Amino acid sequence: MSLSQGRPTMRDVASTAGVSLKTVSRVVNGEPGVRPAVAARVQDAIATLGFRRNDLARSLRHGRRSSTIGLVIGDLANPFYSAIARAVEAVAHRHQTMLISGSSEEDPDREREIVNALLERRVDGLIVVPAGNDHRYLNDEADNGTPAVFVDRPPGNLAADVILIDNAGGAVLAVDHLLRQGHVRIGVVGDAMSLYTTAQRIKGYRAAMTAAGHLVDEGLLELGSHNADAAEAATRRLLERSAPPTAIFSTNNRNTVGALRAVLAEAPGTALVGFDDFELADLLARPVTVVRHDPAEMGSLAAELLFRRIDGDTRPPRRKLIRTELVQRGSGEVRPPGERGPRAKRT
Amino acid sequence: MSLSQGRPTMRDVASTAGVSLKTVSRVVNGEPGVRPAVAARVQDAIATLGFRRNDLARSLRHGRRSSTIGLVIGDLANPFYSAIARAVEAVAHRHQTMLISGSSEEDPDREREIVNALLERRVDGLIVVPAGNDHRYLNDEADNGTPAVFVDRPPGNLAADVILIDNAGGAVLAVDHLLRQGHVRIGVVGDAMSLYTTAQRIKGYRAAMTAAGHLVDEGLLELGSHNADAAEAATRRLLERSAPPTAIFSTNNRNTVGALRAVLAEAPGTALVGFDDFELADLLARPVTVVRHDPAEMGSLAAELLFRRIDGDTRPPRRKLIRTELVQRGSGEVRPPGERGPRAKRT
DNA sequence: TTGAAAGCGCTAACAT
DNA sequence: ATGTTAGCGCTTTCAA
Repeated sequence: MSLSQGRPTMRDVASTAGVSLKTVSRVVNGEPGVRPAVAARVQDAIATLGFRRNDLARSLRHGRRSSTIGLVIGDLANPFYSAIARAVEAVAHRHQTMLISGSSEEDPDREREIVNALLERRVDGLIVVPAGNDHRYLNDEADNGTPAVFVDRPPGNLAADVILIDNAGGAVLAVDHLLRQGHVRIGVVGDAMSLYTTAQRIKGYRAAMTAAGHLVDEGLLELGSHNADAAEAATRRLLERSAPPTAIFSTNNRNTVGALRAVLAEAPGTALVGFDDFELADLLARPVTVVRHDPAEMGSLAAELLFRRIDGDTRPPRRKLIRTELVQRGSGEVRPPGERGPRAKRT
Repeated sequence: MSLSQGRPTMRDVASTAGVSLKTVSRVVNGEPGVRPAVAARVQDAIATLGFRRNDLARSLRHGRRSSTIGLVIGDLANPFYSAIARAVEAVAHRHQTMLISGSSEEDPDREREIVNALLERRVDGLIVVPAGNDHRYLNDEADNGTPAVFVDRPPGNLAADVILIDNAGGAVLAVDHLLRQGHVRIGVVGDAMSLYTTAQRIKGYRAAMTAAGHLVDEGLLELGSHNADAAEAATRRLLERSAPPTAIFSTNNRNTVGALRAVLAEAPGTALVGFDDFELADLLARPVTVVRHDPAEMGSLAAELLFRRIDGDTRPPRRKLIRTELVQRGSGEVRPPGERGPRAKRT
């Protein structure tokens, strides 16, 4: 009874147990029609050989379904993304599916490279936080049965499911709050306008200012900061103006951290409201008022939607909005210099 | 020329281009020996059909190497773990390998379930932050060519590579620092002793106390807190004692956050040093002195070691230690009440 | 209840 | 330079 080298296969188990290949397959997959005595012999052989079914071969033969899904995000170590990843993974686990993930580092080429690798590995579906803005290449895939759901930013040139934050609405929440404290010169610190989320949040800022009857001073917009250090420098530039802003709206968590450092160092009286909540925001030297939303909810919704597509749902693409709320912690509840008494009424 | 249904295969490309299967394979894999004209025809067919090589079939035939590795960690959303995951992913990417990850939620059964799924998917190797304490079942796997590297905690009953933090040494750093400020009643807030890292850090605490000539007051050890809320309650219990500690050593990041909340609320004069650094620790109301180490370094080292094993390195298992350092931010540089002047000298 | 044969999509080994 | 054949480890189909 010569067994093959290396890792044992069903054939090895079969010859060890003295049964046919198919009987082993039946036992391994819990199919009925095997006498208990025979099944026991097979189980013994499996145990002694240390056999483990090869899932690659299984899904090759069995066709559709590798029981894996792919996730493409910016950076697995960023809390915003890792919250999404964790939520996706939890849903996948419930569907007996494993998660393969890759960090695009916000690079469109890298994104496509990862998507390709995932598709070659025949994932059952994709969840993508897009870095690029052209996803036509995924059209064929949808036809071939590999659905994709987009998160945080919409796909380019492709009709697909997408989960978005209510970016403009959240920004209005923040700016309205500052306006109600009596602020008018409200500076903005944020990432590049080329990012969908930045653009939407700036849109909300403009809408709120305009609705309150204020002209937007373009000099108060300091955009393009990808990290906290750049945001800190940008905020300092704002605070060094001859007529500095009395309040600052930072458009994401990195920018909020940078803005906070600059404000604490340069002009502690400046009000600050940030988009995105983050851990320990309440324990900071200046507890930070933020526009909160739930990244985990985005991940869960995206994954649930994806599995519905995998299970054959062919209804038109859906767009879901994650709602936002204002969390007051102190940094946003600061009046402009010279104002006293109760909150100013808007006219 | 009837093409098969669904996703196009090499066979489909071959018949579309009017060449043989093998020629397509040559073009797809960039093998030499195909005339440019023919290659171009094949490329055209690939483009029009939207063909994508099936990596499952490829690695099935080609034997060894699925170009995936598996990662089992406690919780993908915990910054400590996500830093590891990111570092592992970066190294994997350099080796043209994708990362499949699963969260064990610190549950040994779940850990084993995930490891099984990964092994059935024929990952080339495993990186495990173990929740369980018996890994004999991985012995067969090592024989079958699937190496495993353990991170943060050693494997149970298995000789394998492992990357550990210098837990005891880091704890000594923290406690010595507090002793030098003149503290003697140093309380400890931490997770369960059943966790390897907690046990090692407590060992360091005891060693430092003993070396300084102090008896350890067992009543000052409040262990078993898995999260910040439990740690906060535990710290309050310490601070409510008739002779409360004048300093606290918290044995991980969750416990540090809880301890900080309790200290700020109950006894702001209490010194605090925590194990594990965390983001914004310097911007807190009370900037926290910590024992810092580099989780990303653990991930990188583990991944590099794993790929060496995958590439056939059969030297004896290695154990690597990640070094720690003390970062002074203020919370640990507080004298006990009643002491004045320069730092007390130890005798 | 059990088994033999065919084949999933690809690559290795050998023709031509 | 190109094609044919066999077979990776499994499941499906059909037969005994």
